[in-house]
Amino acid sequence: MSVDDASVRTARPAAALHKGQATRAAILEAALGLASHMGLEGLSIGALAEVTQMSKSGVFAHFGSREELQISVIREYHAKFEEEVFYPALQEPRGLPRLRALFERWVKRVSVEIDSGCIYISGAVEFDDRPGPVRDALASMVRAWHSALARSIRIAVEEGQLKADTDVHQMLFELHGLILALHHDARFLRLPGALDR
Amino acid sequence: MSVDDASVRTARPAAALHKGQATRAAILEAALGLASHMGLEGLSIGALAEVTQMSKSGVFAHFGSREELQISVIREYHAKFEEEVFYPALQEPRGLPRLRALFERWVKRVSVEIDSGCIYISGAVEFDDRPGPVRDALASMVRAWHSALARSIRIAVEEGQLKADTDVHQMLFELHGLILALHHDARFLRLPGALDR
DNA sequence: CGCAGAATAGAACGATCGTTCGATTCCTGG
DNA sequence: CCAGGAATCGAACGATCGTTCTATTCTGCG
Repeated sequence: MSVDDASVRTARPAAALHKGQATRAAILEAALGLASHMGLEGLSIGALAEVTQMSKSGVFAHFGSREELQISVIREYHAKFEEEVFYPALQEPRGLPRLRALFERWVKRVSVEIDSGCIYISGAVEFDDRPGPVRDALASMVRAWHSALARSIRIAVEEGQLKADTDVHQMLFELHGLILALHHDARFLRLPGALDR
Repeated sequence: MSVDDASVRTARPAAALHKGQATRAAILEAALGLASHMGLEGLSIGALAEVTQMSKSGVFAHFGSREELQISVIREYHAKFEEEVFYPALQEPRGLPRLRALFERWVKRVSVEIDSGCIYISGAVEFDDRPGPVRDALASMVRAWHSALARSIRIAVEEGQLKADTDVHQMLFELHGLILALHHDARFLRLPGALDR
């Protein structure tokens, strides 16, 4: 039953051989696209098998359970998000410039996602009433991102680039609100309003 | 197939008798509670039958299809929302006071909904990629609410209570963002932050 | 009171879901 | 190159889904 799936997840000694890893990555990518459109709850193994041209059980074997699949998708999304939004912004000097870069890349990502969906946002709504490991995984990654943003805001205040009486958490709250409203208007109402702030 | 469901929906001549109407209302209320927790997509006729102590087909007969049930739930939510947020605020003098009342009642509603969920928000995420009558119904009601808010903002500007160069849509956008962020933080992350703005 | 029509129940349908299991194919390290 | 384990398949399971029928119960009007 409870296979030692930790060993599956952790990187193998060196190369990525074993080909199982490769198809697993391919499945995960397809799952990411599927979950972006249908949500994490709408992600079904049957549909995933059809997309990847595999059998249901073939897909299933890579994750051991639907829950584990969902968590893997979240981790994959998180990694992509970090890679496209977080790390590039680290090149900017700390403080306000970096904060601006973070926010702008975030906006850009949501804009690109107009027709692919942000898993952080859809997942937050889907799992706000569904305790469990999936929700925990999602929440911890959203929290990590938020605290990274908060850190950047705090530095900008300390460097004097933002007013000294700035409430860090309030500002984070408002920035997050702008993103959520952008996502809502662009994706649900389909009206162009990407020219904000 | 396509029953004349319009006649079902439109109000009967006078009284609410016929008892079918009564159970229909009871089902709808239970459905509202269920959809608040599980989302409109998670709302199943079987679960609804269990809650209302009826047979699946008994529940089903009142709506003719799951889609019609979902739309009815949306309409019910919209009516309740209008009743609790919109109409009471009309007693305030037009302009800024009314706008404040609208926003405060909106915030209060979302706060109360911490453990019941806002269907406008969850529905927007669930149906942002799912065209069809359900999405249309939801979108039109969200749009109605937004235009009511925009109207109130515009009046406040005309009355000189808000700066003359206020961008009405930008302000609406930001207010909406605050609500969405509040909903996200309170409901998903479960951290208390209802002391905003 | 009785009867028509509304309201509800009950059983069954095909589809899809996640999951299990045994057999089969593929790949790879020795 | 060959044995052995990893990878994949195919079929089947029980559960649940929305929906459709037919039959039964209830209810309000004449």
